[in-house]
Amino acid sequence: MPALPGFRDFYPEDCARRNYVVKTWREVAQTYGFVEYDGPTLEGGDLYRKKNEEGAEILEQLYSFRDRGDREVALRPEMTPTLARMVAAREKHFRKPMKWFCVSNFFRHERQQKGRLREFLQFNADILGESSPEADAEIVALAVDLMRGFGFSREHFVVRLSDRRAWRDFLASRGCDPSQSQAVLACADKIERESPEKLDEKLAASGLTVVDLKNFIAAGSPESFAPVLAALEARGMSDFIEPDLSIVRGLAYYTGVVFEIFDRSKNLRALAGGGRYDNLIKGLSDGASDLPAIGFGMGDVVLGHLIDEIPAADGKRRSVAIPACEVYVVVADEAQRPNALKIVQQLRDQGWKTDFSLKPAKVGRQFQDAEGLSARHAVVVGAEWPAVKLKTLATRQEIAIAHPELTGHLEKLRAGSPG
RNA sequence: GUGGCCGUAGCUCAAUGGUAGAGCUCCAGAUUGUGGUUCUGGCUGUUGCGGGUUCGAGUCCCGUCGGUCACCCCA
Repeated sequence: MPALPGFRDFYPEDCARRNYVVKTWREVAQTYGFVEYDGPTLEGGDLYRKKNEEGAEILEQLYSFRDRGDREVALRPEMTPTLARMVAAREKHFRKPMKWFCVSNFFRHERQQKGRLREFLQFNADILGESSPEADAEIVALAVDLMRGFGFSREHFVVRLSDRRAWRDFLASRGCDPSQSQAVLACADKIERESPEKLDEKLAASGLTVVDLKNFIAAGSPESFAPVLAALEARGMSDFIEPDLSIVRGLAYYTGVVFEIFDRSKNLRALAGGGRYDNLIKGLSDGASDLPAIGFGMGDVVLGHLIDEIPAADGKRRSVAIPACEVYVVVADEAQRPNALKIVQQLRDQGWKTDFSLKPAKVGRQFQDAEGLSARHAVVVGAEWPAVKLKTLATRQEIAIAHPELTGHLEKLRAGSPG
């Protein structure tokens, strides 16, 4: 009986991978001064209805049901509504700008495919209460440094940076009705994938053509996000950034800078995406709170695929793997098992990852177990008690010492060995 | 919701229409205190399920379920 479609079992190896990703997200976000928050997995269904009444798609992909109190509830498909709710409730308690991040699981009921599951982990970071380009740059820089934190470099990924204001100004200059702007942006988003004829059809009401859009994208029109680029350049991140107006993102609520991160080989879908949404908090909180905001999300699924693909990233993940066992205590003489247990407990008290055989076993077998656990050291407790043997498995070097000296010797070995 | 591909042991996969196999993993051993190698033995199957064709179906046909990839969509 397998897990439900789009849901994952996390065997120890999978858990280790997940923990590595989460740990990296946290550590990098904290170097930027972001603080962690979280909300409930289950929310009231109206929280998501409020935001996107016309878009029926989100409601179809919502895991929603009635709970035992006949309350309409839903598993969170994203973090922003929860964030808006939390911020609106206590906005006055926090000094601005607020730099918040979270690592949470999300649920979307859709057909699974590569890089898309029904439950996934996502890192979200937002800066609230600051509308300057510096804030935009800070968010983009965090995204870049997250990727670098996983061992990716400029040949592996690129941040494609755009700005909704550039589009808004362009549309206004062409006398395009604001009601058409969403449709035009949707076409811009599809400009690589759909036929020009079809796109021209969709663009008819706006008075624009595919050629118009392509010319605008080609021109670049970087004025509106030039300050962001300057701030990123000052951080030495220019190599990671590619201005690209064809990035518009599907969401209607973005108001300024928008960006997505792609792998250079373009084998995968976007690794991260986000943008500025200065009106959303106000809308979601019914006016209770009005804060400019910019944020982005990075999911664990596509990221995991890219780590698998890129040796530098995969190697980094391996290099920080946490061993399951550092010291394996061999019970060479069952009569000494109580003393062996004493040693085991002593080692554990001092923080050594320590394991041993739970049942009588031949010494050879116990060493095999130690190998299987990738233990660094073995301690042989046998007839020579109160002396024990300390063996370093990789070098096969073994010394006999009195057991009270054991932990001291181990500390010396730990200090002397890398990693 | 639409379409392509794939369903055989725990995993990766074989098997001209003719007795369902291999490798890996796992478990247990190889003259009583030292290793991931080696050797020996062992476990696991309604070949996704249901029909049909045939003397005979893992194999061919139909249906169905599941998986996967892509489209749609992407909060």
